[in-house]
Amino acid sequence: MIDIKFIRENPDAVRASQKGRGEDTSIVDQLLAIDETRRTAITEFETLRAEQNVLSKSVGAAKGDEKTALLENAKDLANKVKAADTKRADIEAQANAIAMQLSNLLDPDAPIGGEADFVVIEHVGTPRDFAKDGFEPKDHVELGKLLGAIDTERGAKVAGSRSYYLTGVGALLEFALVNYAISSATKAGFIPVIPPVLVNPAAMEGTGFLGQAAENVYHLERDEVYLVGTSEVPLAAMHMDEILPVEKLPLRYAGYSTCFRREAGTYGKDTRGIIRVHQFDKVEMFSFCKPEEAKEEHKRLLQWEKDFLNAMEIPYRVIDVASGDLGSSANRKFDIEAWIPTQDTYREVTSTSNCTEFQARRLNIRYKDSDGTKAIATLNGTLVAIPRMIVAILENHQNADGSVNVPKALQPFLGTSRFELV
RNA sequence: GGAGGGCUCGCAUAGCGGCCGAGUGCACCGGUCUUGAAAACCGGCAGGUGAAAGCCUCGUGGGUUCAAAUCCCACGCCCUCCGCCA
Repeated sequence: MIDIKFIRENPDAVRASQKGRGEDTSIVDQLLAIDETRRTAITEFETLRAEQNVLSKSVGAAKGDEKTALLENAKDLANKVKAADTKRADIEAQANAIAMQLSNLLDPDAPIGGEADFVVIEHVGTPRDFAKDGFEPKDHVELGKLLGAIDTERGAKVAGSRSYYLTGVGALLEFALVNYAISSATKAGFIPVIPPVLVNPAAMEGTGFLGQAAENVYHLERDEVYLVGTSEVPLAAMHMDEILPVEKLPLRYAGYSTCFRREAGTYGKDTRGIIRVHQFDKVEMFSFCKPEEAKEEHKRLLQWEKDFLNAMEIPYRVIDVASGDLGSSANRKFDIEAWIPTQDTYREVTSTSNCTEFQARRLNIRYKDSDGTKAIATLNGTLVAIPRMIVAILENHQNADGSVNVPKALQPFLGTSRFELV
């Protein structure tokens, strides 16, 4: 949610932001219009209520005929108050519904455009030359089979398309990745968290996942809960309706959880392998900080993501995601794309978003310092999303026979330097 | 799933339908005193909105009433007991 005062004072900036995202700019005008009526309705109600409060007190003090007369008036006034209150509540609900439709303001530095209009910030590492190594790289599905690490066929049999089993070294690799991620995050000062993955509507709505993103969310209607697509949701909502003391900031959590995604509207996209699946595990960084420090914090999150990729010895590039491809909560987003040899391209493996005060306003999370209580900023970033990292590791570190070299950083967690064929 | 009990300002509690947005204790912050500290004493101490007056918030939502923290209903959450269970 954007500060309504800011919208009143800078409607053009908000319109421009909506336009940059390819979203409806008329919401801004609807909101401004209803904000007027909202404030009028509040004033009307409050005036009547103040009158009623005064009158009520005098009723209590009065006796006899005088009281009867006052009661007459009071009754009438009570009806008016009730009517004014109903009207106010209606309008406020409408205004709120409209305000919730607005996406976050874009960072002026974010590139404008659609999915394809990202800007490449840097390349790190060099894609391996398999021709020079004298063999054709196998894709992760084939490698996964040879190593006994990934079983997509049985996954499909048991759970449908986009499902899989991690077995043997595949399962061990997940544990190693998670352990490495959590231990490095803990060293960096993150508090490790295992959050709930089943959350209520307030948490989902507050983090901004019930808007355009709703179709990708599993909803358990019978119990009115949602399966989260990322631990960003429970981590952000963890401090819902709280006021954090400024000394605790930046407050950083590393959440490990399973993530569930319906992947609606992705028919035919990445159908092979485990690039795009309904369920996967992920270690997510989440940070609460002062708004004026959010940009810096965003860079730090990106750096931690790069550190992880570097440790995995995988070539990658960093992109500045274009406005039209940002989530509704993000004002800027950097993705890291790892080189996937068999696709001859870079594919997203991690992503970090600066949500400024947008989520915090929806979730009612603030911080308090010596001059008062203010909205806080929230940021999130992937440390490691397991399946895509497994894809990157297997494909980039494969040998001619299908065995795979284990990155040094993971060797202590796996007790081996090489995955052999089964 | 069944039976009870409870949800008030960080914590613990008080609260008669009007004098309660709300008392007390602890914690916390500032001050006096002290070489320093403790104790004692004095003051402050929920949030939102508003320029202010005011208005709103005693789990949430409804209802009764001129007036609700206080009465009624529904829901949520917590606790205890029973059943079931990883």
